[in-house]
Formats: sequence, C-alpha cells, structure tokens
Amino acid sequence: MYNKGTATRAHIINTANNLFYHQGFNQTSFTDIAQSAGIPKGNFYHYFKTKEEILEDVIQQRIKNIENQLHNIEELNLRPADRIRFFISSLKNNKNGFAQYGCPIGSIITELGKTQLALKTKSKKILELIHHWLNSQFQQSGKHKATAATLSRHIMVRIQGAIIIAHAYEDKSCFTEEIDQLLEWMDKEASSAV
Amino acid sequence: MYNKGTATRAHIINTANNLFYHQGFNQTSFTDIAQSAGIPKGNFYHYFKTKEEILEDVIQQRIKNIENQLHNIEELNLRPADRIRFFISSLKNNKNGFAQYGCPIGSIITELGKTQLALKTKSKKILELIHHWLNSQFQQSGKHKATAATLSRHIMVRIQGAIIIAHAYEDKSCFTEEIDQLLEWMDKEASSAV
DNA sequence: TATTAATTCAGACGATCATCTGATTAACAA
DNA sequence: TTGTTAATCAGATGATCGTCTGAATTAATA
Repeated sequence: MYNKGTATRAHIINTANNLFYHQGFNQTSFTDIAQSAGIPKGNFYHYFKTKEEILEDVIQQRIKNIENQLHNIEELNLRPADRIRFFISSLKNNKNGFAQYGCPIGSIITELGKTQLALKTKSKKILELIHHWLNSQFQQSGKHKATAATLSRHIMVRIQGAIIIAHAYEDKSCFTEEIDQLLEWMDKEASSAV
Repeated sequence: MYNKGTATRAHIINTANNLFYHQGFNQTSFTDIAQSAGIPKGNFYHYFKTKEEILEDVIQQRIKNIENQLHNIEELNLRPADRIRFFISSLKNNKNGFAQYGCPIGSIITELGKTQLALKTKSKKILELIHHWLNSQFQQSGKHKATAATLSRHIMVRIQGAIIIAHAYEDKSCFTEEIDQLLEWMDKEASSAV
C-alpha cells in the first residue's frame, strides 16, 4: 500500500479549516487553499471532488476536536455543573481568535444559512454537539428536562452573542467580561432553578 | 430638471437591501440586484460605480430607519428604562425574519469582518447606533457611566446571541423566549444596580 | 524487472463575477 | 425647434471562480 496521500489529505483539511475560519467559506477559493497548502491545484481533485467535500471533512475534524475536548472534561472528575463552568471558562483561551475572526461555528452557520442550506445543516452539527452536551450536563445535575433545555440554550445564546460583539468591536475584553458574567449567572440562577 | 432617477436609485437601494439581508453581501451579485430590481445592468453604472457604493447607501438607509424607530420611541413619553423595554419587545415583530435570515446587522458585520474591514467599519455604525442609544437610556435612568456601559453591552450580546441561535435552528421561539428572559432580567438586575 | 496503482502537476474549461463602454432614448430649457 | 443633460440598455471586458483533464512521476507489488 502507498499512502503518503493520507498526510497530504490531512494537510489540506487543516489548511482549509484555518482559511474557512479566517476568510469565510465562500470567500475562500480553491486557489487560496492550494496556494496556502503549497499543493498544485490539479492535485486537489485526487482528494476532493468539490469544495463542499472539503467543508464536510473540515466539519468532521472540528466535531472530533470538540468531542475530544468535552471527553477530556468528563474525565476530570468534576460535578456536572462544574464541568459546564470548566467548559465556559476554557473558551477564554480562544479570546484572541474570537475577537479577530468571530466564532468558527457561528460564523459559518450564519454564512451558509443564507443560501446554502444543505451545508448549513452539516455545520450546525457542531453547534448541536455542544448544545446537547450542556443539556446533558444540566440533566445530570438534577435539572428537569425543560429547565435543562432552557438553561443550555441560554448559555449558547450568551456565548454566541459575546463572540459577535467582541468580533464586531475587535475587543477581546467584551468577550471575557461577558463570560465572567455568565459564570456568575451559573452560580446564582442555574444552581437554584430545578 | 429631470429626476426620475431619484426613484430608480431608491428602488435599487431597496432591492439591494433585501438581497444583502437574504443572501449576504458577497453572495449577492450585480446581476442579482439588476434582475431583482428589473433594471438592465448597464443602467446601474449611472447610479453606482461599485458594489461597495451600493452597500454604503444601503447602510445609510438602515441607519435612518433605526434612527426613526428610536426617535419614535423617545416620543412615547416613557421613562428611559421603559423605552429600552419597548425597544427590546418590538424586536419580536421581526422574529420570522430573524429565524430565517439572521440579524441584518450582525450577519453583515460577521461576513465583512472576515476580509473586508473597511466595509465592516461602515456596517458597524448601525450596531453602534443602537448600542449608544441603549447606553444613553441607561445613563438617563440614573445609572453610572460604567454600569450603563456594562448593561447596554449585555443587552446587545443577548439580542445578537438569541438571533444567532434562532437562525441556526430556524426556530423563532428560540428568539422570543430568550427575549422574554431578557425582559425579566431588565426588571430584576437592570433596575437594581446603579 | 515488469506491472499496477497512488500521487503529482501544468494548465484548460465554461461560467460567472464586477466593471465599463458607447450608442440610444427621454425630458426639459432655450 | 434646438441644444443639453438625464436616463436607459445591450453587450464587451478581463479576471477569477469551481471544476476537470491527461500526462508524468512515484512507490509498491508480483
């Protein structure tokens, strides 16, 4: 077997992943990815037939990354509510990227949600993964199903909103301060309501 | 003087306004606007030299609309805090559009923020207009400067976040329920802290 | 070594993009 | 009526888009 291609393929996905994040999906051309990856355009077709195929693999990779991230949190031996706190806090590691490029998940859904609904549905899975995880943590912490749904959605809303505003103003402190408020909210509200 | 063109120009801006909202700026071509407006492409150049020029006028129009909206609220003879409540409530009138196309302001800033920073700066003014107005209302209601800044930003965050999530799930109830929570928050938190 | 399959790569394809031209028509002012 | 400006409109322009071809090269297998 001859499989140097596996590495090349991964390299393409990585490059596309960054470009889609930094420039947007529609604003990133085949030529962009090829040049940035240092791979001749003609070579691409051997790995991906369409730009959509690249996006699908990029999404798959992002899903895996987040699954690993959430899995690692679950191994920390924390109570469910503290897992959520840990997850929210850890978002602050990305604050520079959020302020400069927005949310890698939210921005692509917003972009594709306008005209490319099939691709949007696929990107949405990343959002749902986090959303379902939060929901599950709330239920494990003893919240009723309906309460857990409301609380988890509320967190999604405030994270997405904080990133939007931080990106609009290119100011990471917008994000960190709103996240700190969200953590305070976790202590007060989310601990009380059942 | 011969000025049938004024109406044509306004018609172009209106058409572009809708298309930019429904499809995104980069996903809307000159041909799209021309066809949708029923105006031959060649005629466009008489009114707008570039696509950016159209966007600038679209933004100007949106700013005027929001200025009018806010001005109307100020004439309702409400207390500042109730003006804010009124503004937030009135967003529910757009819930269908939000769920289907996202936020006309947030989505264009997100899109342009990736690669077209000059245009982003211009679109951002619509966001700032609302943000400053909220800030001003909070200050008029007796809040300290720093408190008003935090509270107004928080509202922006939650509105943007609610729209993002509603758009992602194409579910307007996501938006309305989060907005109702925001109004409850107004009653509790925003009334207390000075 | 000969054969097969995986991989590389230069460049072509038609479609579409934003932009522009120049000729034509419509409206008004003299 | 004539001259001038505003407005219309068919279609060209070069650049770039995503997609694709086919031949060359490389590595593994028989």
